[in-house]
Amino acid sequence: MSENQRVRTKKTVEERRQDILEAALKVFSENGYKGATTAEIARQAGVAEGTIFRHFATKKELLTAVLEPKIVESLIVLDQEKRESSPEEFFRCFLKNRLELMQENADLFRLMFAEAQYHSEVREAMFHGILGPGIGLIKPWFDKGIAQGVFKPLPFIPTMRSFMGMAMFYGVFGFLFPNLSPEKTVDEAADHIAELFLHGLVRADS
Amino acid sequence: MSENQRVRTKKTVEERRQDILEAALKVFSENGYKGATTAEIARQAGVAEGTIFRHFATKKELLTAVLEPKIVESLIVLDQEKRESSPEEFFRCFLKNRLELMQENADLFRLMFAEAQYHSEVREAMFHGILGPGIGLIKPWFDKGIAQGVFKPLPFIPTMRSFMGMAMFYGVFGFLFPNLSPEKTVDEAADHIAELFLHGLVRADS
DNA sequence: AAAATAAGTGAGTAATCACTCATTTAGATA
DNA sequence: TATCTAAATGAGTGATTACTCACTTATTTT
Repeated sequence: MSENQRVRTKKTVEERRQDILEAALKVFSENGYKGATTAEIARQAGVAEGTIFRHFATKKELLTAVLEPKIVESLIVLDQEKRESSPEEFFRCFLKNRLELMQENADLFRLMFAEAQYHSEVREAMFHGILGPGIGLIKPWFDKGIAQGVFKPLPFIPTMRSFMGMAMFYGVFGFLFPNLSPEKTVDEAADHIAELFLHGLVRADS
Repeated sequence: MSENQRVRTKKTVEERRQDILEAALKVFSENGYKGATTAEIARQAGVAEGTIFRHFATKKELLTAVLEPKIVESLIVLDQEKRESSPEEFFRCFLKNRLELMQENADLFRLMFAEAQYHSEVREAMFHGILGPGIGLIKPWFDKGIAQGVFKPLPFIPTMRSFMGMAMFYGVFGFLFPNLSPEKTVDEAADHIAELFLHGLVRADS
């Protein structure tokens, strides 16, 4: 009778919220938004199912709540690198920083890209939280490199799209085909991607 | 009483199968695998729900059936380009061909990448149907370029991963943020990606 | 200590969904 | 035309699920 007693630990509202968000990210990223059940999230968070709906009105609100904080957080780190002056050096720092962030939050990024296809809220969060600010940060660097004659005068958006593709796919590929992913460290990957993106596959002297 | 009469057109078994597969791809790619309902697929295919299960035992079998034919088809086109000799020229042809295929089957590729996260069957289909053969085709070209001294001796898998990232993301990005996608033609995009991948962003003479 | 407030609970609910099967229909065959 | 067969149908079913709400438990206030 007293078998299935939940031990009710005392936690602040904020701590409970975090427990739920943490569990939600795990369950969402393992099963997708539709494949995840609120019952399973509650189980993993160590709360009753009803508790979830005391903190988040709907399942969808829980999804956006999972994505938003990390999206915002992802911007803060950037400003520190602004001081670097050489366009090439700036890029290497920036790339390494981005890859680390994506490595640490691989679950979240995979979830974000999968669900962006189906939920306009997610697309808008990506646009306003990542793409927009990211462009604002990197466009001046790009223009400066062209003005200095260091970069080719390539169109900005397509170039950034290629860059994002390389960076994003690093994380996705590693998850989908771990046995095909030889690199041990993020640094190795960053060096390799930077070399390709800046100087290409073809040898300079050929 | 005779209001909701379905007009039963005479079709071969294969035609019905194709109708269902076509509708399934549409509904799956709009809502994701879990978000799609067999009722909606039946509606869009113009058949009764039960008919679906006469052609496919389960919903999941329908998913794999949607993905497989296109995966196989995607390989056939490749062999034709083998004749090209210059490594650079081969790459441009190959890339253009891949981008066209992805443009034509954008729904399918987006679905495939989203669902690969959650279904090992999809991952395996991707691996055996796309990645494996793709590697078998392009590895000799890559090695030859290095042997000729045209390419840098970069590691193969990470280089291909970057290439795939650029190519895949072209389609995904265009879907997620159409207003940010300036290119009108696949050719333009192919030229741009080829330039970046082969020669990089930095000017050769700088 | 009693009362009031806040947070948590989990059985219950209505809706949804993949899948079944007894029946109907269309076309081939005799 | 009558009979047979395979394909198609769609109402029905059991399982699942997001969400509710009457109630319990813990904390704060009086």
